Amino acid sequence: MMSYDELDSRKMMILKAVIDDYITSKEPVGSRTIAKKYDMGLSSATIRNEMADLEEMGYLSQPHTSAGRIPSDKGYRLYVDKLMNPLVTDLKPSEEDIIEICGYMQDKIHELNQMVKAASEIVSRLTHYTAIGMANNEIKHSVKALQIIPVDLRKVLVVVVLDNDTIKNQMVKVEQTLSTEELSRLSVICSELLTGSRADNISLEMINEIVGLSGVERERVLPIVDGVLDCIKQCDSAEIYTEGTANLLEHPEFNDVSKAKTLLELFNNEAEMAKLLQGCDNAGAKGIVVKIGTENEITQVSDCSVVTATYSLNGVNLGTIGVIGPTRMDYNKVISALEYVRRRMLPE
Amino acid sequence: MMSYDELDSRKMMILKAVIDDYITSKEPVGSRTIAKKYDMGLSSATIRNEMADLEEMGYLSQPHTSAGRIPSDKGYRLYVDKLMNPLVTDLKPSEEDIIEICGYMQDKIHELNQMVKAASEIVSRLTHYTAIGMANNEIKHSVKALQIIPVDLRKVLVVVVLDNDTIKNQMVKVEQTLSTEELSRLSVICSELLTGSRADNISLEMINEIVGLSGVERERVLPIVDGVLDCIKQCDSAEIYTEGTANLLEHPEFNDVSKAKTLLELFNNEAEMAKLLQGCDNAGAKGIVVKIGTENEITQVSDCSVVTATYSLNGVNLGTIGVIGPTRMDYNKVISALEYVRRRMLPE
DNA sequence: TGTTAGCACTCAAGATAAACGAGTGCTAAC
DNA sequence: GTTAGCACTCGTTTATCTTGAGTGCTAACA
Repeated sequence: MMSYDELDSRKMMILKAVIDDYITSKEPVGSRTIAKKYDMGLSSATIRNEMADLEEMGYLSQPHTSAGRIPSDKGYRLYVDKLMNPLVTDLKPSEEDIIEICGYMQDKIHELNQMVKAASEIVSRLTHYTAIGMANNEIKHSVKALQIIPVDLRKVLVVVVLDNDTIKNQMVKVEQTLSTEELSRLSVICSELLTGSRADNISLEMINEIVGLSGVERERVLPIVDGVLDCIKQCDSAEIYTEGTANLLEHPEFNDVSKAKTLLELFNNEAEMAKLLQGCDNAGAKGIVVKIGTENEITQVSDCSVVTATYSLNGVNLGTIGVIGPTRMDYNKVISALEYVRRRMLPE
Repeated sequence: MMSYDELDSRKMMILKAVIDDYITSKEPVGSRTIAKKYDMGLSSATIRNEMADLEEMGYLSQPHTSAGRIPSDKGYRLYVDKLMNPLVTDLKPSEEDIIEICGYMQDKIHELNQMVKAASEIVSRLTHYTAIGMANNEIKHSVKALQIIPVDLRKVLVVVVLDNDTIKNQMVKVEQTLSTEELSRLSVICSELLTGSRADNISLEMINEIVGLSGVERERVLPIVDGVLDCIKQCDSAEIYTEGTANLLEHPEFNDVSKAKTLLELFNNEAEMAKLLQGCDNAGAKGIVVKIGTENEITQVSDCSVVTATYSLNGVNLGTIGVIGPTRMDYNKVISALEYVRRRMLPE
């Protein structure tokens, strides 16, 4: 953790004013603006000197000689860590939003993925940025329920529920059909032997045991057992929900079409998106991590900030929701929204 | 069906040349260009006269006085119906595409939704436009398999497979737990009574019968039975896959950010997207429908064309895949791609 | 009568230049 | 240490000019 002792309180105050102003005005901010708008009993010249200092120290930068200052990543970092206004905890979503949210909140949503998707959508609405949701898959979850269902002569369906309430299913094509009795026996056997196991935890012996207990010829059960294992393994590839992609285009920093395109493509790349969220596991005090600009490992977002919140219940990590926007984002609003969702979605 | 007798073959030839050229060059095309590039033994002046006629008849228009001509919706219509080159049936996807496609085509994909999603992605890659896929939900499908699975003390999972191989599942919260035996009996009863039914086809009597046969107190089974019905009903709300949204920004007609935003928002609106695909049910000879510009009912796409293909197997409508792009799209390429996917995905 | 060469005309797009103004750094006075 | 004042910078805006692709029209031609 770096210290900011090099800055006296006046410099801090000025830096905060500059960033606050830039976040709302979207324009480089000059000394005179600060002097006028924020009554700190200083002339523009004084502020000018301070701003020159701040630039030299790397907290601000100038797009060109005769322009105002804009914050650097370092500046934002200090802002987020120390300067930002206290969170607005009474964030008031619009009427329409409330209706929408209530719709989702009906207790129909027991399934984690659904909940994550709904939460992401809410966050994106509240913030007007793009939100990404991912149910936790870092901790390997174990099987809570498992069933094999006959569908038709050539197909069976494997359904697995994990202990974090995600559901996976997989259709398996079978060459040689099994009788209903054989199948239901197999289902019970699999369920008994595999419940509690994790994907990385299933040994060859277990498989052999299942095949043996099933009382069916090896070549007839094996495809199905394979399907079951596939289905369990599949659970490691989390689904990712990206909501509010259109919001990107609201912000002037993405008026450049090629920039917007790069990001849109990133949004459609699940693997990269997962990386983006996973870089943020060592969550801070509140489980919220802010990555500013080049602090992100993915180069496409080096002029974006990513704010992620990790949600857990009873010590179990449920998932992560992230917000992605320009470095000039309203950090306060974003963090408030993520906190709002935490309060709203998770029982105390 | 309107007739185009008003056009002699020379006008047709010129119209075709103009549209062909415009589709590739993206620029309004002038008489001189046509005279030079397409050797039709006519001077630019003659072509100029013909183009003036074509404009008067509404097949072409001019962005401004001293510019070349661009096709109108009416022009595109005639082009698609009569003038367009025969399909390129030997469409050769790139090496990378082939690998990708083979990956999808592994016989893992038995589930319809997955297949539709994969097909949409392929189409979007082949065409560089945005593709939309939707498994058919217009014909109500009937239940092919159904099972109720205990998950934990307070939750059961309902899984339904329809006769078009879509899978739906729904988690149901129960207040008063049922024993495993009760649950499996209920599962069998539901399965026996509901298999073959459609969502709009389930009567109150059937529900009462299920409750009666279950041998469990009404208030304990009813939530679960409700969950089952919900799950079946849910099948009517088809999932829609939109692939290649980023491709939008490749085309100069969407350089205008606000236009792009409008479309991106549309893409995230499942209800509207479904409407877009459903307007195209009275499929033509090959099951492919082209809607040009204002022919679409949705105003946001009045400067786009939508090409949809309906796929069926053994007379059963499986689903629809659509491509959306500027009216100046490469209709030939798009239709070829949709046909390609038909050949590739559907066994003969 | 249909085709073509020629020419004046139009108009978007690009280039050039001037005026503007927001903002700076520096200096000197307070 | 603070501030008023001033010269300077440089992106933005506005106006003006030039260019060139393309047209419509007319008159001559086959």
